[in-house]
Amino acid sequence: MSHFDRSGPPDIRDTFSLLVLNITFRTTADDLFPLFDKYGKVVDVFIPRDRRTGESRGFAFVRYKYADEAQKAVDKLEGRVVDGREIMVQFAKYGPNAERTQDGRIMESASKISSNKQFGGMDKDYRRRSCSRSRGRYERDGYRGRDKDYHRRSVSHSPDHCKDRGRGHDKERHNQSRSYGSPNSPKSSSPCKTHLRDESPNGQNDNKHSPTSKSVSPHSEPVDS
DNA sequence: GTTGAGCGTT
Repeated sequence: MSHFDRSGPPDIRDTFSLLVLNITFRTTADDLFPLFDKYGKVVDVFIPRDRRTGESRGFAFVRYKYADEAQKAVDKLEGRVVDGREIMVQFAKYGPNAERTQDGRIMESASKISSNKQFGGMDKDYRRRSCSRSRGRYERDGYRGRDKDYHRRSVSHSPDHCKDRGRGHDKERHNQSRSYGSPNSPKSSSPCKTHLRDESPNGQNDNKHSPTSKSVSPHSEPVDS
């Protein structure tokens, strides 16, 4: 019972999923399992990975068997430093089976234990930086080719206090060094002289397919014979 | 080799 990502959901009948956020990109399920298992019976630990690169996205799902243990783990592991990063443990709201009843409660998790008073005036005043500038590589690596319209998250909401945070100074594209191709031309003496191959020697491309060609119709002009 | 808001697979 070490590899969770190998088998799918074991049983989500009476299990509670905890969402672990702010974990390092190197943290794996095996690293979180012994950590969460110490506070309760962990049924399964799953970390959504990227389809393309296969790396963790930075958050994990810990499935507990009992809610009380899950709640305890949330209170204990919440704010715990893992791998040098403070993780955030909270009950998963959305999910594959996350059915929100009209009461506004999640029918899957946190619904049974929503009576806990710890969530009332919790001192978890995490601001989350409020700087959701970009999803990271999601918009610069490969997902940009997707047709899905990203909500953009209203970037123009208040990008004032979160504009110059990192990145240093962009300066300008110094050292662009746009030399002509490569500094060392292996074999091509002329940098541009590789085409000149197609084009029908007939002169015209293919006038036989051009319906507009009136000078090629074999029977278009009923000239006398 | 990177990034850092959020919500998941057989």
